Amino acid sequence: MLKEERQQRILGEVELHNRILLTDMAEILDVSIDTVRRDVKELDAANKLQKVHGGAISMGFTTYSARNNNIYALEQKTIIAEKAVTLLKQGGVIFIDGGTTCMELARLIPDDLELTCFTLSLPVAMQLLTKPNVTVIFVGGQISKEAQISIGANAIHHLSEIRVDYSFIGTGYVDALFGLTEFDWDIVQVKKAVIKASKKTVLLSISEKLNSQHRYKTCDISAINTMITELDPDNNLLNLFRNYDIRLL
Amino acid sequence: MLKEERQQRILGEVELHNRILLTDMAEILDVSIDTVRRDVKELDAANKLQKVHGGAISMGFTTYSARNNNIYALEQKTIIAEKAVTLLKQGGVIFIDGGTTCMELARLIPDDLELTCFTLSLPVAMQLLTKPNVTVIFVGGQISKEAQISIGANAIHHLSEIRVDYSFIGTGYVDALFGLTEFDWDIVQVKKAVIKASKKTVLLSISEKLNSQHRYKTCDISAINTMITELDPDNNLLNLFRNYDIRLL
DNA sequence: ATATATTTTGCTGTATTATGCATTTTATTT
DNA sequence: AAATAAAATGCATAATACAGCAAAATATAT
Repeated sequence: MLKEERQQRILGEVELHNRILLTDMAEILDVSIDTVRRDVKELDAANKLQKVHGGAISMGFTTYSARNNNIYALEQKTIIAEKAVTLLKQGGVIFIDGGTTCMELARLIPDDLELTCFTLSLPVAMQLLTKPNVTVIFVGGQISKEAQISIGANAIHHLSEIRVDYSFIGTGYVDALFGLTEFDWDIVQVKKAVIKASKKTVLLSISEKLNSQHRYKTCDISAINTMITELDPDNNLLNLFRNYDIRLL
Repeated sequence: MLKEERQQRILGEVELHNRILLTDMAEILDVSIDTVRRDVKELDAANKLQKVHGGAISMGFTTYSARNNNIYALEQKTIIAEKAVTLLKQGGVIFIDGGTTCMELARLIPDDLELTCFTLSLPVAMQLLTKPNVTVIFVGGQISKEAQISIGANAIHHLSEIRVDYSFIGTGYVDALFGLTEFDWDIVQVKKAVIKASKKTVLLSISEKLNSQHRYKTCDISAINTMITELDPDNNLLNLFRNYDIRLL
């Protein structure tokens, strides 16, 4: 048996039972306790579990499962998501877009908040399933391999049949003058449909994307009700956006 | 034997069993262990697999590890999935159900196979996204927290609008006399809709589920065209099913 | 076709890694 | 404090990795 394989099984047991004893694992895996000890030590060093006297305990559920730890600018995106969470209301009906920033928002939804969430994004939907009081409704359609979201006529048609209080969307590029733009035409089409299906639209974007543009246009800045960046709302970088009827957060 | 061919076989073994030992591969391929080692080294450099001491593990193994360890009767399910893969035809339009057995099927779809796959299952959809030549279409709806699949009127309605060549479904319980049954009423409703949307229905079930039943009925055995278990088709345990016009695999 | 590079492969000896055992040190319990 | 359990340490053994080399296979040039 390969070392990695063994360590995976140890991890699996830990995830399953929340705790293990080294002696048990040694017997299950049919290796010496020293080997198990060394494995657990490595896994602990890799933050996959927590080593304790005589065994190991799970780190908790969310740590390793769906969340990649190589998200670009995660710090900023977490700040944005935290601000976005404050807009959520008990019993609300919202839409959450795909992308890593929206993923953070989905992750940070409090356990006690009751919501109905629509989404086009497979990862976001998976994340939302961990929230006990969130009803998840996936807007079906053909799935884009890169973006992992529903695209195409079908998805757009389904969106035309719903109307949510708030939609939280990301964008590839945003500019005060040119509005929201994308690299991908299909994505633009569904984003348009999302905005149309929302009473209010909230844009989540890291400041790095400000004043950038691309080929296809999703909407004007004026179509956005609230824009959230990781910056302080008074920051000068946001000045260009103050000409519009848009709330900065 | 060509180097390329050999590397493909190594990769195939890794995909299938999640791990290989260099010594095993050397024997299987009838080359020296050094050659295998060098091949694996190249494949590792190309990010096709992960080389470890004594062998190699598949890329998905570590990252998406929730799958591997906690799946009950994985070996049997892999056998079933391998049989199911043989039914797939280039350019086919199929439906893949949720559940761990169907997940295995999704995982084992060859990279070069062109398919259009419908599914209700979020994990299956995620898995299918890794297949370069598979078009994934997700049938939207409210997502069941436990089963992680679309349920409800919406999903059923969408299913009524499609017709696939083959559907591959799992079931909670199966009995020659009572047919396919489930614990959950909502699940039964979508399963019915799936069967109605398929020209041919293939049931994937480990033999352990044979001759078991529960509260709600999905369909009679006669509604199934092919049943795949991990057993040999001639196995006596399948005798009761021979009274029906059903292909055993 | 022949001769010449280039690549691939297997073999050798040496370095590295993994594992289990014995012993000492440290932590936990009574 | 004594008894016990677990962890750390050092070491021996076996398996594996690696570098270098030569033979074989393949490709390329003349």
